[in-house]
Amino acid sequence: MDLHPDLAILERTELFRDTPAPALRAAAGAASRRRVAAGETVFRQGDASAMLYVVVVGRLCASQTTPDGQQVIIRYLGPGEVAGYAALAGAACYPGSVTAVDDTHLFCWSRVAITQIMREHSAVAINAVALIGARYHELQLRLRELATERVEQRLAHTILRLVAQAGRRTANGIEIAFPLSRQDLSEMAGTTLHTVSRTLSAWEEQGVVRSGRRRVIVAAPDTLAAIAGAPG
Amino acid sequence: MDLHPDLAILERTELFRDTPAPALRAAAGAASRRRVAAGETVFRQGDASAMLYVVVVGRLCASQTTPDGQQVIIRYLGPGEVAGYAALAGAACYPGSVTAVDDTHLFCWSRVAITQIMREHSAVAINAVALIGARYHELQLRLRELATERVEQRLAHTILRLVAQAGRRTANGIEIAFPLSRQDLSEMAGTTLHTVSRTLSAWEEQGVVRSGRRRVIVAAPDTLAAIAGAPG
DNA sequence: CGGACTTTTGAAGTAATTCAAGGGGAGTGG
DNA sequence: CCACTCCCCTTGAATTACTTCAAAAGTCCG
Repeated sequence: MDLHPDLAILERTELFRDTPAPALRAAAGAASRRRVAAGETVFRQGDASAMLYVVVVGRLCASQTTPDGQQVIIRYLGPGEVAGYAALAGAACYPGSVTAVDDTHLFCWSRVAITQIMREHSAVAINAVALIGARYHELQLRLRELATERVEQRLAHTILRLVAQAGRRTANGIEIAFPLSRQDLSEMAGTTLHTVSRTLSAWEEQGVVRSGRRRVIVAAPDTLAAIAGAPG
Repeated sequence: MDLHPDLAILERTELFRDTPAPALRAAAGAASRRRVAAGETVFRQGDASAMLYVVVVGRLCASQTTPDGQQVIIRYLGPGEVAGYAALAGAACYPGSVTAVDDTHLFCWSRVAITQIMREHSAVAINAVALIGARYHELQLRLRELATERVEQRLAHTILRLVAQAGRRTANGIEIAFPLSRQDLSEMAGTTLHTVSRTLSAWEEQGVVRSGRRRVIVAAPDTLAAIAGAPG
């Protein structure tokens, strides 16, 4: 049906889905491409927010660094998701850094181009509202978890979210489909790598998870959900 | 200049500022009004997100409640700010509750009406993106604080934010211009009212703040900023 | 097989919560 | 106007969940 394969990709992204054909064509026409190898940086916290990115294949990690060098992982981004929303929202600088955790293929637009597309195609702007709204909601949830829950519960929630987002069925359970260290988990759950290691060890003993060097496999998602839900 | 006083109000709100006249007129035409007395609820967590609100005068508090009844305060909302962004973003239910902390006067639109306005006036949709983007950024910052800082620093940051948002100059310093209990502060900073009370007592001794029953006055904003910034 | 990175685990330390009790202000009703 | 009541705030003491410090053991890669 589609003459241009880019259109088929775009219409599956969170920013351009259910958008009329002219909007898709405008987006495809203005898009550039970029490849980023695993470990490389897409942009850095504080850089001028010149570009908006959409993941085509691969996976990115959005993080924030404190003045004294501590990191917090905001989110992982998979295919179809937007990175650099600051360029959408009109912020001057990126509030965090984005790096690739796998080799990644991106579409990108200049801030001017994407603003123009939103102005001319309100469906895209409305998708942008929905998308940032969903992220906002997610962050509210995490804020609540961080403010009210114990480390074990937070870690369970964190892993369950990763499973929902990037889980892959295997013989032993559901594997999180990208490399993920104890340190990474601690930076998502707001704790230390030591506590994560201890907790995973305990869970491993109970048969809830299997894990190794930068790998996590959830053997019993229900038990994990129970841990996440229970006050104790 | 303006024949209709509503237009003058709308063009100062974060959602409609810098928007062309037809968009303002459409918004004014579709708006309803609502008054809420201090302590009353605008909407509840889980309600269908039928309406979008903009504060005209007064102040609201957006909070979230955990299944076991603990509350977290997400944000206070002053004149010009939007409540119920779920209706903008297309979420089915409100993710949190909103109540009035002062007698408050609101404009409101049905979800259908505001969606229609965004569709026909992309400037409004673009403002919505900017507005939710700014909130998202703010939440990222709080997440980072909660994950990396000590209670005293978090509380200092919390109070400084409130001062920036609703500070009123007085003889003794800058007063937060709405009733704010220790419990409220604890629900914002992710701690207990006991710890907040102890911390404020200590600060009072150092002359950094003056405080009383649901009142907080910051006498030395610079010292507070130093506490917020310093690791110790 | 060397070397860097990741993970594990023990022990000590501590920030903050929880438990507990009392005090004070503001508003209300007699 | 005074007393009663309801909140809200304060402060001590005990407890604990988690961090910090420290060292060692795996694991992957060239």
